[in-house]
Amino acid sequence: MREGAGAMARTTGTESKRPPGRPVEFDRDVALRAAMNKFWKHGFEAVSISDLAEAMAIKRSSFYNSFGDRETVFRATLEVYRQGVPDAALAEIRPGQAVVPVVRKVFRDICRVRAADPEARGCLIVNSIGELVGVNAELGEDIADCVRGGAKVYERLLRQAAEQGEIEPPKDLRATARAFVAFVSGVNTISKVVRSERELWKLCETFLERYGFGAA
Amino acid sequence: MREGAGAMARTTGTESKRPPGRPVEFDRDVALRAAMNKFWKHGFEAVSISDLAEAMAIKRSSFYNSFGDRETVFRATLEVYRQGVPDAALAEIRPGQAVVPVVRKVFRDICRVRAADPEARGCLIVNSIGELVGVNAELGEDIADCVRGGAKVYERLLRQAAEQGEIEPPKDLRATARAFVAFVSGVNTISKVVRSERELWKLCETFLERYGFGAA
DNA sequence: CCTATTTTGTACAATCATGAAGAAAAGTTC
DNA sequence: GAACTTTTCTTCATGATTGTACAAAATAGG
Repeated sequence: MREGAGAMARTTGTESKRPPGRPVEFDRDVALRAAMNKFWKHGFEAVSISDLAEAMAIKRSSFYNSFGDRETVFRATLEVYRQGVPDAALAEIRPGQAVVPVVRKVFRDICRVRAADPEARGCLIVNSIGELVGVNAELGEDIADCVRGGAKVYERLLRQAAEQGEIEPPKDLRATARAFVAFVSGVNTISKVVRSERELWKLCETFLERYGFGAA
Repeated sequence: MREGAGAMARTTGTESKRPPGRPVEFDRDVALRAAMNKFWKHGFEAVSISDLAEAMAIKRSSFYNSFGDRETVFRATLEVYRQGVPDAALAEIRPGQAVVPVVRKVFRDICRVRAADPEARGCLIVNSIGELVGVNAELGEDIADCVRGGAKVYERLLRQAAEQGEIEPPKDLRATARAFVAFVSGVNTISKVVRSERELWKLCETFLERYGFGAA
């Protein structure tokens, strides 16, 4: 089994020579991505450890050795997922930068990405709220943190947009931010039923306009 | 095992004497409700047939005999669930009747019911969209039909409200209706994280106001 | 009372998931 | 090359789930 570039990433500081012992043969990122796709399609509970190992193209023994349990992998896949999600752009908006165009673009990206998925898997995080929050204590809290984090981001952006004169200042900032989170969750959910990007976008536009995020 | 009022319900016409053979010992409605609660809490895939039979307080043999498989029970529990859902009131609105107050009440009921659930199970249908649509062909279509039906109801109500002068006529009726569906889905999802009825209601009010459904 | 019919209870075989244990393999360091 | 460390491969025992099969129980009709 030849293996070119092993996973060289270590959180510990500098260079980090290869550690002693037999080197890991699989690419951690590739494996995690495969696991993510499994969870994304079928949900956490529906994927057994055997399923996971098979999807990741490793033996169960390697799975136990490298990850330990399903929840650990799931948590890791969540990290991978979050980095690729369309909403991620929102957290990058800096003070002074226009908010409305970016939010509109994020909404459009969501519609595009969700409609483009031939398997109609929706959003892993939103799906996981439904499945895990309130059921699985640890994972549920992880997911809930994502939601609360999203609300914080929207709250900050709404404040910034209002200060910059892009929108009328909302009466209740926190509630409005949560309404955005709820709506985006809903769009991701509905995207499993409404499969057309244009139809999805039309529905988003009604929302954006009503909240002062209409087209310039 | 004494058993008082057996399930006398038969879709076949008139009286229907008791059929030949040993009578069923369990109450179908009670059993279905128990199954519904299992599915509601854990999701479809996470509930095994053994789990189901135990929750329904019947033997597996009775389960197979009376229902056949998990999907059949799930479909039946969906029916039970839909009859108790807060949104059901929307379909009862008649022409001439004021729309806005009923919609507002439904939203308030959703917030109340979802916050009052100590297990934070959210909405069975919304949870099932995430889990089943696009994965389980048959059940997924059933759930998708619920969503499409909901959109139809909102579309009709928006038209009626506009005609009755309660709201400004929306530019795109269908898209607006779908935005309502998306938002309500989102509220049900978010209700698993935001556990306060008042906070939920505040978030709904921003939405209702923006769409012309504000308080009189 | 006897037969027909249906539900219920129990038992069984097959499959699968799980976690652990140990041998073999592939490296590093000295 | 010997010792050490870690991963990979294989095997095993255990338990859960499933679907089926069949006897026992409960009721209706004659």
